[in-house]
Amino acid sequence: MHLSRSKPISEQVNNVLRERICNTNYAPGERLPSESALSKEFGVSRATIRTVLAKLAVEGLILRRQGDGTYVNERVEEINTHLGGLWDFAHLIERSGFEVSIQSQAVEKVRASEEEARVLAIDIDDELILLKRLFLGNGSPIILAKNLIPASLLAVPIEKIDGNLRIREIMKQYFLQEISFVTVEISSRLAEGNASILNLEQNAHLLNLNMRFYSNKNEPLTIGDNYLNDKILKPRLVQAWH
Amino acid sequence: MHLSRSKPISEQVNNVLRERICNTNYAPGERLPSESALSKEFGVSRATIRTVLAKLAVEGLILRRQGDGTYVNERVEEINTHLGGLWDFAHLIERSGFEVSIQSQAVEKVRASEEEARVLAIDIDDELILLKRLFLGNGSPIILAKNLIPASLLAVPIEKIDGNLRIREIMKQYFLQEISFVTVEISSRLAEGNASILNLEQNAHLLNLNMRFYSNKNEPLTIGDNYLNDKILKPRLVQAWH
DNA sequence: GAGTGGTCTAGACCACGCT
DNA sequence: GCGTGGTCTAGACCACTCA
Repeated sequence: MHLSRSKPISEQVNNVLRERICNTNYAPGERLPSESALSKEFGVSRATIRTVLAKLAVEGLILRRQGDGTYVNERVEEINTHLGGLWDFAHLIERSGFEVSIQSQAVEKVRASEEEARVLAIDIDDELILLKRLFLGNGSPIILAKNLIPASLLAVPIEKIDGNLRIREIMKQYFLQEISFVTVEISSRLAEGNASILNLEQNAHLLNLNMRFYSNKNEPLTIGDNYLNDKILKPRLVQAWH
Repeated sequence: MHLSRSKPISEQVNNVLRERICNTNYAPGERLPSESALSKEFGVSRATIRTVLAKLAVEGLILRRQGDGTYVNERVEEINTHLGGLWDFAHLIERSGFEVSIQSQAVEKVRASEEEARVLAIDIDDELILLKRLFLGNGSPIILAKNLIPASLLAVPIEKIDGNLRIREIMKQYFLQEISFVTVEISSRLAEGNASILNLEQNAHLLNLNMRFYSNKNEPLTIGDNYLNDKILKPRLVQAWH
């Protein structure tokens, strides 16, 4: 292994170990080298190795047993996302075994409703950018994603926006904003107006993920209103303790 | 502050800081003392303080800005759970502003179906303990929780089981098992047979959380099949990056 | 008892924001 | 330039599991 100096060492080690697990270089159920062995291999301190392993552990990729060792979680295959990845729809669909594609349905200006203005800390009737995107798995529509972003944040002409990027990239490239945290409200909803585009009956029920993205200064950046056809894809996520 | 030697220092510091934030000793939006100030106050190393602050940051309680400082997240109030807390229903209901109570509906032995046997890695028709519990908020039923546990794990007479505990406690006390990680499948379902107990129409739709709990040796410990009336309570959770 | 992960320390240097 | 958080090191000791 040779590590570059440009990126944080821990990030590089993280990527290597993650790859080894996904490529079954470390097979499911197999024991990983000990922390001291890994720190020798990469030429880094044990503390650095430990911060990496800690991250992999909370994502459920590995299991750690004091006095015993570190093992690859045999059940990674069953899981299509983890708690940090629920908001990356392309990744979610891909991990569920589909070929993913994105259709940009609309990129246009609209006016803020009272509720939207409140959440985004702007005034009613202020301009918003509406992004309407359809995520497909093997050609079938699975997720309808609507994002609302205050037009005042826009840093490029609206025509330049490429709806095929993930929301973090869109916010960074076209709005020069870095997303720091998200809140997600999960509920069960009737399809209603969103039925036809998802090939569902009007009275079908589906999963609604209502997201709010914020900067690290607590400024609201965008609202996400997302409808997921959970007949086709059910998110299964993982959480580990300690 | 005086720290005892029995528990890990970082855990004690974690509890103190958490309390200060909840009691608004550190008010929403306010800046926390710097890492070095905190490490002096508690008499611990900066590294220890940092591991604690890192945990609070991923839960969204605090925001960290390099070159600036650490701030209490003003939006903690809006959030009723975080990623590590979705499976603690009593906590979820309480955080949503309700007075919580639990009704134990059934503690009995049943036989494993094919699907249940597969997930729990046992044989079809093997004995299972069924725990059926109803979580109420201000007296209204909100969550119907069914847990299935292999009877072979039972360490006490079945009559001794107290359904008012949270599942981690139940597994520890009556089955001598420590839960290490969970997977959760989230979907939208029709109420059907669960309608009446939750005071819903048969054709109402609600949130289903299908959970599987495992030990740190990857042994399946229990299946949780949970129905949540999301007309009354919608989980809103938070996730932060970095 | 040997080896594992878990906790903690005392330092160093860097990247960034503010003023 | 100063103070903040971000990264990393080298080493210590403890708690635990397994043979």
